[in-house]
Amino acid sequence: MTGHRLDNIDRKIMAELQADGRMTNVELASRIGISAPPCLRRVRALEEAGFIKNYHAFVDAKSLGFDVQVFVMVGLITQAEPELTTFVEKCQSWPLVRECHMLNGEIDFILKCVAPDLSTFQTFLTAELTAAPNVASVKTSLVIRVAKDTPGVPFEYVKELPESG
Amino acid sequence: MTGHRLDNIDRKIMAELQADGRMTNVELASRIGISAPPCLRRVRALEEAGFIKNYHAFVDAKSLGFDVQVFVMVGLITQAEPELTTFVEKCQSWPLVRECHMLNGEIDFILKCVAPDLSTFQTFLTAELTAAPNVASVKTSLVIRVAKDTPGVPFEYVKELPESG
DNA sequence: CGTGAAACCGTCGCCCC
DNA sequence: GGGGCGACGGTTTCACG
Repeated sequence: MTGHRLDNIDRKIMAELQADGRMTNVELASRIGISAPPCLRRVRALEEAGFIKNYHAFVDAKSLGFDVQVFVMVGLITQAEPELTTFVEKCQSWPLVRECHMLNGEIDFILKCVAPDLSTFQTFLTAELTAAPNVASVKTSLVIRVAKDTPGVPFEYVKELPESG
Repeated sequence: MTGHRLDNIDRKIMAELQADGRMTNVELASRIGISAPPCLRRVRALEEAGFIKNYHAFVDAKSLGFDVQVFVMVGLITQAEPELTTFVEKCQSWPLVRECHMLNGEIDFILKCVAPDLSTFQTFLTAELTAAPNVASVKTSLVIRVAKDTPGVPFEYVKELPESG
């Protein structure tokens, strides 16, 4: 997927589209400082190559009736690859689990779950997650307040390439 | 922000735009089953009302040179509101901190951090986070593998409204 | 909410560097 | 190789029924 190398223009495009994914191509091009056609060609190439994976609208969970957000720390009995894969596939099949990250240290996985209410989450927790094979320990932490939620990467840390001229 | 009530069409719009935020308005309208103008009016209204907060391109962190992703569990000395606010504002000022959630239970905050390399993260950890006022305990967990990363809410759990006719 | 019309945009071919 | 210019078709976005 990564045969290409990115130049500064590519990175600026991705920074802009991360900040506003619905920007029109002409506005994107004018912000970058090139004309529309090459800008669109680059965007398409970035999508094809997998550098841009998708575009998502960010919706307000509360307004849609999703009042419950929970982080779940999971420990497994064995961390051998087949068992890991089984657990990961389980997570992918649960719509309520939005993120699943494998970690180092004492806990093996952290899950971010979103549910419409506590009872839906508790049903999931007791009937699905804790009941899944190979799950040793489960610790949950309710989200009281979302203080910051900025998807993506910090483009502030991207170094400019030296001018090629 | 929520004076409006959402109907099924609004929810379908948000579900579609969460799945593909760059869909054209005509395609969106045809998927919903209405014509383009009222569809666009609804999208604009949802944006204005804050139900749709933003649109983001999902970029591949690895390709951009962000190899390090870390979950950080933070305990504070005091959880009084002024100290909480101070800590939250600190998090908002750190670009490396992408998410900051206040939790119940023994840990007070969980942060999701994204950094270009380990040394950048360690500098942040020692010079910024641990050095911040009111921070009592810091535990970090490196992300080994991202097994699932689905932003947004599970629209599978949204109940259809009864037909009004 | 739907129809029509006008302005804008995405997209392609070609030329240029 | 990549960027710019022009033109066509589709889309966005009005005003109106």
